[in-house]
Amino acid sequence: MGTSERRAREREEMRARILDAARELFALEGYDSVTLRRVADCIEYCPATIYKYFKDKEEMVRALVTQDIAALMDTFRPSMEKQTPLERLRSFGQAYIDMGLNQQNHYRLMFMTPLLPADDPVYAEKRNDPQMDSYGLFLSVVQECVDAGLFRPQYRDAEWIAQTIWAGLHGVVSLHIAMGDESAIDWRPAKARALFMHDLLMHGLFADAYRTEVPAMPSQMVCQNAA
Amino acid sequence: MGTSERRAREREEMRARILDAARELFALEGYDSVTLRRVADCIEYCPATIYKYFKDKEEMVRALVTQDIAALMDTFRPSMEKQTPLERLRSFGQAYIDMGLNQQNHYRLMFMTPLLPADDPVYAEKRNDPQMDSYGLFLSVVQECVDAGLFRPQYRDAEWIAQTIWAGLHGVVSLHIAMGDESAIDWRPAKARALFMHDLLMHGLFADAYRTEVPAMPSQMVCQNAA
DNA sequence: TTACTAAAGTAAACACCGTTCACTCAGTGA
DNA sequence: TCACTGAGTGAACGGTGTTTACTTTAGTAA
Repeated sequence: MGTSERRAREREEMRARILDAARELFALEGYDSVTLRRVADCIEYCPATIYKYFKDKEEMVRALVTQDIAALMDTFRPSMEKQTPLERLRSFGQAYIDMGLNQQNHYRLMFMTPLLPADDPVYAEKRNDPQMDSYGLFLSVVQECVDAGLFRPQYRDAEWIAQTIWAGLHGVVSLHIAMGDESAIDWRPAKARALFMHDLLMHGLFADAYRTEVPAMPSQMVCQNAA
Repeated sequence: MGTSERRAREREEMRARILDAARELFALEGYDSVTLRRVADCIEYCPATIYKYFKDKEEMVRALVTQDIAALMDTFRPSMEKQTPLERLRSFGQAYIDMGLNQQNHYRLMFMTPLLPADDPVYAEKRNDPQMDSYGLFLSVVQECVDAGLFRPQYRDAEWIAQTIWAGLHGVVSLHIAMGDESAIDWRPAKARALFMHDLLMHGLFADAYRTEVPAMPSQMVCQNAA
């Protein structure tokens, strides 16, 4: 008899319904609108019901973020179809920059908000699976580049390289999201800075054979602070 | 008669008392404990009183952050006493890394939380004053390095260079704060990565005459992902 | 069919939160 | 003396996450 399987499936569907409602609320009205009461309203249940499916709000949001990070895969899929590891690496970086700058609310929730680790059984199994895990996917691209001898011989730790490139791009994107409105700072355009960061890191990491010319610093707004 | 001056002074003292209480609460118990009611309790006033001094909570927190960013000056002062621009630049970066990794709560509030710009008259005048503004101070160090011919000839925009270095270090620090607990990622040590990022950016930005050997990727935990 | 049980779902409360409003009251200037 | 200004307040409002005791529902076993 498959009743217990059906129960588990229905329970999973209800969890999905809750998360979908929360995601839609977040997309439409921003993070502050994602309250348990409003989520409960959307799915036409009372707020307390959500506690039958998630320990607390933190766990619900964490499950949502975990899903969304996994869903980033779709953003990066086109990059994976490039021919060479180098092209995949470059395309990946550009896709990441565009994603971060174009979806700032989502980016902030996914990568700028400390949340306790979730132990969602549905997504735990997808960890370390390059097909589902964006970081794992990026890591595999970096590993391909290591294997292809793209990087300097002393740079062989793919984790280290991946984390460094990620941090560089994340730095530009997240600083722009958090401080881009700070008028006391004469910000240069964020996207151009992100691309410059990307090229500069590539240039520093690449082996001599693959290093191209020194990355350019777009000049149309240079020198206003030069002596 | 100096009564109006005294009134203004007393008003400023009260503002300071509110901010000090908020800062202590934040330092002792974290951001979530900084509620208007608890701040009011600390200074033994009723919550509504705070609204006589700040438009709302956002403005209060923003004033606190502005003060704390200005106070970062003290952290960076020793770096300013180094002899050469190059030494000042390197020391500044290291001080920033230590500050970010050692005071994660403060870092998160200051640089990872988007807040609307404050128009606090007391601190507005201190903007763009290198003596008070940490970013301005860093910018002036970068400008010294530009003037000293430290960077490649095509890199002359001090704002651009400063924002790139800042973003690189911020990327490592903020990613560690937000995602450092993510067990699905096999993180390399944050401080070593931050120093590596620093050296890698320096190496990429410096003119040939000042470029030293290729920055090392600490090896004690390398190769566990190599093929 | 019926009694039992485990889970789903809920109404109501609790303890907070930021914010507003009507109010008191002391100090000030005319 | 008197009107006025601004600091400070108590009480409320509408909101939040969360818990508790309760009802309802659905599946199981006799």
